[in-house]
Amino acid sequence: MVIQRLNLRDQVREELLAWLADGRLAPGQRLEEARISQALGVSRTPLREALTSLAADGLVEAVPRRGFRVPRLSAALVRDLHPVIGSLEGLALRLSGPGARSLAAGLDGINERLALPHLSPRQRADLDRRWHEMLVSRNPNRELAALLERTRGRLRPYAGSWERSAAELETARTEHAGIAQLVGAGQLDEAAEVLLRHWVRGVRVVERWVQA
Amino acid sequence: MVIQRLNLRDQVREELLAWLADGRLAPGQRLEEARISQALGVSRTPLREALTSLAADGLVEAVPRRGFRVPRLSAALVRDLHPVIGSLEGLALRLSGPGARSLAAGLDGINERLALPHLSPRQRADLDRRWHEMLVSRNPNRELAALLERTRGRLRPYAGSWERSAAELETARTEHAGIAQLVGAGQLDEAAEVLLRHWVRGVRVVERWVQA
DNA sequence: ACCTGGGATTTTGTATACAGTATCCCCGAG
DNA sequence: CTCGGGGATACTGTATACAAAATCCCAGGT
Repeated sequence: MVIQRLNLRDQVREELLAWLADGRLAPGQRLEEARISQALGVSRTPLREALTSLAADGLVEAVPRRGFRVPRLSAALVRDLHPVIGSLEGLALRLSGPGARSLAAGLDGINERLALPHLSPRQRADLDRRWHEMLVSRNPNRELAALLERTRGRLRPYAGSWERSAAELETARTEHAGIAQLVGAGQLDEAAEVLLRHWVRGVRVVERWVQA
Repeated sequence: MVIQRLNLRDQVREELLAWLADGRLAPGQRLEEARISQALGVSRTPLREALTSLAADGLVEAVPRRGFRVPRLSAALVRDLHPVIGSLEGLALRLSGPGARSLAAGLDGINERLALPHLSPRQRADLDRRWHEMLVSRNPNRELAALLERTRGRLRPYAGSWERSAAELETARTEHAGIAQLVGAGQLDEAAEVLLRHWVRGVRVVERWVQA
């Protein structure tokens, strides 16, 4: 039997995360507490606590006397977060130990599917997310895993940037393949270094998409 | 004129952070909302929002139907967080650019003072914190800086571990000096690598202290 | 002495009430 | 037609109320 989570605060938080993920809450949007609490069938108290917790994670922002908003898209945020995530994923990879070598096959499998022609940007973003999740799946450091998930979550509003040119897609796939090869060879330090550069290079693509 | 921060939630959060820093809230302690809100002269609503926000940052923990507690000391947390902080500080250093070379003198200055004989553990912990803050002070990445500060804040309850032997203190100072020298020489990649090992080695000292 | 049980008390989680501020809308002046 | 002012309205931030669960305390039994 599953432990029932009694807390409305945490349930509301999960629901809002889903709303952020599927775009029901769009960047720049104002979060009217009365409307949302009615839609969820709870009072404003647990809703505000959930929003406070999301604000601490940077997923929404609190403006004094103006309530909560979904942060607007920001090229500066992408510029700052990409190297952070790259560095954390690199650490996770280096902590994975020799077992990481067996990941290479699965990584290549996902990377193949990224090339399928008929995929939507959202599907591509999802495959990319799964590729990176698999890359760090052998990391035993729980705090690092939690931090990575929370930090990567802040980039979810930028998933639309996977609407990219064939050339850009091919560049990403080539880099993925190179990293997977290093992982398969057990050269985790080198893989981590390439991974960091992969994330830093990705800044440009997302930046261009943010403009449009 | 300073912009007045109207939010009780944020003011309470700051106050609780101070209470955590100076030990008025000790690890394992239960946080009774009525008592604290009375002491602060506010109602439970903004207090609970502040606690919710601290819980999202890992500085307190929320147990369903049992309110909020200060997390107990945990060797596992130190084991996990040290490499994360080491990696993030390493990134911050590598992003600092050539201007980082001028930091070496200041770093050595703080490192000297760590050797003074009559310091309390808290004073030593404070000097160490300032050494690491100076090390990353040229980093232009705001998100990285914020993440570092929040993550390092989770280790504040372990500051007592600076009650350490002369030999352990000397080891830390030697490592500091080595890092400062690499920074002064502009070898930031190498400095970052040594820095990560410095943090990982520090796990042992804190672990021993946590047992006692 | 220690454990057990059950009722009184405290405490949390959630809903609701209320004051003060921001927002909106419309009207009049330029 | 555009801009600015002022009042009505809506919304946030905080306090308070209340139900349900956890904790405490003490009597009774082993």
